Amino acid sequence: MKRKVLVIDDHPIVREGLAQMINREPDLSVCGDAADMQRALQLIEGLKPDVLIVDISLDGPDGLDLLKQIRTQDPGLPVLILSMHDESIYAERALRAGANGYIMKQEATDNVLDALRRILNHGVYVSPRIANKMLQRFVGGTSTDQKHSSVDDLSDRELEVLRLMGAGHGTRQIAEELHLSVKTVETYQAHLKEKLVLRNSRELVQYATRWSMGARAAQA
Amino acid sequence: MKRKVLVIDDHPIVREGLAQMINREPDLSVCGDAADMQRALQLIEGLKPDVLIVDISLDGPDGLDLLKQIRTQDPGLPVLILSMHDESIYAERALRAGANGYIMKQEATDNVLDALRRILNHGVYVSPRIANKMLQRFVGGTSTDQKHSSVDDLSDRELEVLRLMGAGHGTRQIAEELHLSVKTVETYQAHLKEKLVLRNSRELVQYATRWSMGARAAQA
DNA sequence: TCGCCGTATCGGGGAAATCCCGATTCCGTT
DNA sequence: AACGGAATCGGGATTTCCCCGATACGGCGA
Repeated sequence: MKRKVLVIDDHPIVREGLAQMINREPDLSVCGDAADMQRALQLIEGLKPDVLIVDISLDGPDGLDLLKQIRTQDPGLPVLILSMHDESIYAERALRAGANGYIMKQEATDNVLDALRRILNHGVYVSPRIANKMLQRFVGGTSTDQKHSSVDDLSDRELEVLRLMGAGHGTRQIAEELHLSVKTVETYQAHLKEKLVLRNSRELVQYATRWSMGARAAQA
Repeated sequence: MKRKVLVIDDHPIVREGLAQMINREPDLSVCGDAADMQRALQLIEGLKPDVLIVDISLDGPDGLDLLKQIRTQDPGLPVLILSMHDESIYAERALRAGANGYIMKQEATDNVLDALRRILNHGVYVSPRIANKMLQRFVGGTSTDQKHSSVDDLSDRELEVLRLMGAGHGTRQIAEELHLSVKTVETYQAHLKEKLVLRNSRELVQYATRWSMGARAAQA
């Protein structure tokens, strides 16, 4: 008995590719595909798939929106998020929003099948690199607190610096605005990078920018 | 006699999908695929394909670079550019750089085959929507060029640097990826700040982040 | 109570990036 | 032929980044 896979992606080429690949497998088969959220929700109702593959970069409403909607009306349905971005921010958000797996389009096709089977067996799939990052975050912390956002761990000063960075201010400027030494601001930036598991300051600016763009809501 | 197609895309899933689709056709067959520019150039030499499909959003140097390199050493080889997004900016640039066709991943798979055959017959393929846009620019001519985005004024290299900055890459990293001097990348960043009227590099990273988040419209 | 840990604040020093000054070459337009 | 823009790079001063610290304070558990 083949498990039914529903493919949701706004790129017909990718849909076709996934379909071909999945249908070649003995234990899987594509039961349908959709290019947008509305059609996706219809097909979930009608086709009762065993697992979903959702492109996070859907046109219009974000793939995460779809994910959340699915979670409210179909909490048990396993969902694999497919993304073209490397950025682990998305991975985190996806998993927090209830995804069972997160994979990038850069990864090998076999990994997709692997991920599918794993989450069909009630497991979780995350790309090794991203898994590493996320694990680093939880060493020492109890894994039981679910709704714990990384920004919650920031101290007041750190959050303030993050906010000013999100506003596009430079280090010297922030130091003046907060009446602090440049060195102090640097320390906070270092703490931010550590706590948010970012590699360089540019990624930190990115994070700050996204966060300041109404990401406060998206983090909940 | 099947025409040989070489697929260049850094997403294995997309490569697989295109291959399946093309090999199903009686008059076409995929003779190889590549995920990066170097391998692509090797395969062009070795396999002598009749036509290329190139993803414009390759890691590191983008598809336009590859296109330009191909054009210098193999001026007659037909190239179809494949893009993730609607960005008509890229379409124009691609055609100016010598592409024979430009198609989006949002388009139907049949259109890809249509485009392939058309450029194999020394024709040109552009998506209807983009063709419209480009034509309007000609007929409208002097009057309709009021809503040109500031990004339109950027040169190819500048846009490329902006893209990589939006991906969170540092200056040195970008220089290596594009095989350029750090100084050159700095020059482009300076040009970007000037053209986009930004004060410091942090604002530039912000801009790049927003822009890369599909916020091509959101240039507030 | 006493040590521990996190927070807030700063410094040194070297590596990297930024920021203004250039420069050359090439290529298309006028 | 002249001009300008694009692409490529350099020098040198300034700033930021980043990894090593440090000190002081305050809470919290042993």
